Amino acid sequence: MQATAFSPHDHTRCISTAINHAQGLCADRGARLTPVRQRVLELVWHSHQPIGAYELLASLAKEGFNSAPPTVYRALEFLSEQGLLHKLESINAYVGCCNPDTPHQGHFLLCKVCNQAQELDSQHITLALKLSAEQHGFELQSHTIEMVGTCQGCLDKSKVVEPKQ
Amino acid sequence: MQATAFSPHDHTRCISTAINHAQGLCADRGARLTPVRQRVLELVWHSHQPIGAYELLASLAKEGFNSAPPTVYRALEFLSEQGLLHKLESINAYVGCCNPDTPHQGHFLLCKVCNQAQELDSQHITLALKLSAEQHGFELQSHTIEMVGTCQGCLDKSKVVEPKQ
DNA sequence: GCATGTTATGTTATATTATAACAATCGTCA
DNA sequence: TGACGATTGTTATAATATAACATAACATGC
Repeated sequence: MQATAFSPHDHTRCISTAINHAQGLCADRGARLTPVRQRVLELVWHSHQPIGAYELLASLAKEGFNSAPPTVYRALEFLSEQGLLHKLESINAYVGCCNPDTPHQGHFLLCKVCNQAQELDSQHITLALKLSAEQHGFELQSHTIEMVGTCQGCLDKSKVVEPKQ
Repeated sequence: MQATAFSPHDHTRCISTAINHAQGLCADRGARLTPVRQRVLELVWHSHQPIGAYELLASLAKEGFNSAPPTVYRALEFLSEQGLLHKLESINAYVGCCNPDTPHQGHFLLCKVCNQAQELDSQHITLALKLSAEQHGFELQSHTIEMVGTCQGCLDKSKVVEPKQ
């Protein structure tokens, strides 16, 4: 998995790739990526900052979509089932999945400075979780792994500024 | 850290140990473990099942404590600051901390059958998180690690029952 | 085509979780 | 004792999420 969220990149490509990917994947699966579902996915991909359900709802409302909570929660549920996005439990917000082909739950880095999230798929973490579960005879079914801190870009910026103070 | 939640044990000892521990620790720190704070901690320790804020509130109300939401959220905030409990973000519920002496965020096993939580402090997981963060130049400050599945006790029970079917 | 079942959406209401804001009280210690 | 900070009381509301039922769109066999 590429780590792009915290580095400069052409984000329009992130969006178009994600949407194309989603369209192909839903077509293959016979899942219906309806207008509201696709629009929610686009809005989630608007940036690498996880977005809340009610913020999505406000955007949908501005664009003339139906704007009662179930609309957005249903879309989020569908997209989540299709592996097209993830929920970040510690902040109740949603972020696009970079790698929706295979079902998985990611590991996330959340920068509290720029509020962006980067999904990882660390084999080290996966293995460590597996080992811990096994040690306790625990049958692991799902997990939530969210790491909060400061990303390299924001660290670099703060280092540049400090000497001036 | 002992793993007791998923094994038969004398839970009254868990409670009394936790409360004694909390009292000593708060005394040492000059923090005030007031009646409502201690009662909330006792209620959280009532079992190894994480408990929600409003469930705590209902119990407090029955016992004649003030029962507006800020009461319980303030107590939870205090207890959390003192490291006496943890919040499980994926289920919005709170569970007592077995090891409140040193500030930490635990790693949790949540059994979806018996709804109990066991805190771990796995060095494997800690190291894997650290490595992943470092690889991305990310300065890690906090984390949420929650593993959901079925505990050994519940697995054993289901195995005993299956042959009868 | 069209009846029929299934999936998706609309709509209203409400549940659940959490915090803001300000007043009153309690503890402590100079 | 009085003044300050910490704690609690109180009211209101914010933020997040779901229940329940009605309607509409779609797919499929006939």
